[in-house]
Amino acid sequence: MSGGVEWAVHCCVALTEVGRPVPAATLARLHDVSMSYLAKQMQALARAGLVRSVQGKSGGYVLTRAADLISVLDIVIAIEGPEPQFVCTEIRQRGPLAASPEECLRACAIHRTMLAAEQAWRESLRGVTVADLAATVDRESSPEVLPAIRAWLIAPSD
Amino acid sequence: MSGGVEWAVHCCVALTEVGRPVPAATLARLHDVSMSYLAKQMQALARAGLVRSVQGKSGGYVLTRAADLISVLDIVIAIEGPEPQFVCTEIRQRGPLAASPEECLRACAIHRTMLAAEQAWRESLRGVTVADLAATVDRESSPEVLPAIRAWLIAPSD
DNA sequence: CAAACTCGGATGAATGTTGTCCGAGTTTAA
DNA sequence: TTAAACTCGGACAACATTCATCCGAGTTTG
Repeated sequence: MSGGVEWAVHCCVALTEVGRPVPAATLARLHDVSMSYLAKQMQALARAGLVRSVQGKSGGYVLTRAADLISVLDIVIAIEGPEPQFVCTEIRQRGPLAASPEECLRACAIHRTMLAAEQAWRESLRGVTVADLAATVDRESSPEVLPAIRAWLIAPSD
Repeated sequence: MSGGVEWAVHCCVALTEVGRPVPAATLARLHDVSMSYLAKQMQALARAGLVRSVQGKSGGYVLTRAADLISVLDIVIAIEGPEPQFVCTEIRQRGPLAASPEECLRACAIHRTMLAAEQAWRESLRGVTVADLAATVDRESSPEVLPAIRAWLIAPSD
């Protein structure tokens, strides 16, 4: 899986704390990662409609909807793409004992097994929202952590 | 996900039908795929202990245990490796507001979310065995399909 | 004992991911 | 009005992983 997913999720959680546009450069410095490459991930989020990009002097990225309406699955799909990880090449239709196309109308047993597993994975990710993540972080760390992040994003001092 | 997983699972289902060693070249011709590359996948299955390689004139690959004791997850792990798809780089410990190492003893909320989803995926694959796949194929296709494969693997005519 | 057939690891091309850059557009302030 | 500064956006290389191939080591068989 693309490593940019981790960055994107962290950025969405951070954006939860502030209602103002935050530049990609600021998010990059917060996490100490490559600014140019994180911009690429944010563009993907914008294309997927999860964040809205604002140009100009005080521009940046803002969430387009409430954090409890954005699931982790939404972010993963935005970065990785909607196509499934397992692709069936229908090798049962090849070779000397190839199955007839009529018998291949339904997906084969192997394909269905992979699809079911991927569906379980997807459902698990769909059940967790960005709001859930922010709440968990707030619960498990010092109460002043999130406000500190919020203040830093508005006025970065580094 | 590596495309070789599909080939490996198909090969395991095919090996279910015959108790004799089957050369990689025969399996490759059955599915009309690259002989050299399928050999690589079979080597991975052998390293994982799912199949046993027999050398010499009438050698090949045989399953090491009953088909109902080999799960699809076993095959996926043998090909793809045991490491999880999502890797956490702990970016919460980097940047100007880095979390202290003491507070990072437990995995972060994002990491745990990804781990849980991957666990669901793994459990789904663990619940399906090669014997299940063979039974399903036998049920959903003509009854003479599997015997035909068995006969062809013993004496390939192509 | 030799010949033929098997697997096994080492070697190269193709594809996708990671990382970087500069131009188009917008807001702001003068 | 105008110009400057700051933002995003897509186009451009470097790296890693996957895909594909080849030939040598070892074993069985006649």
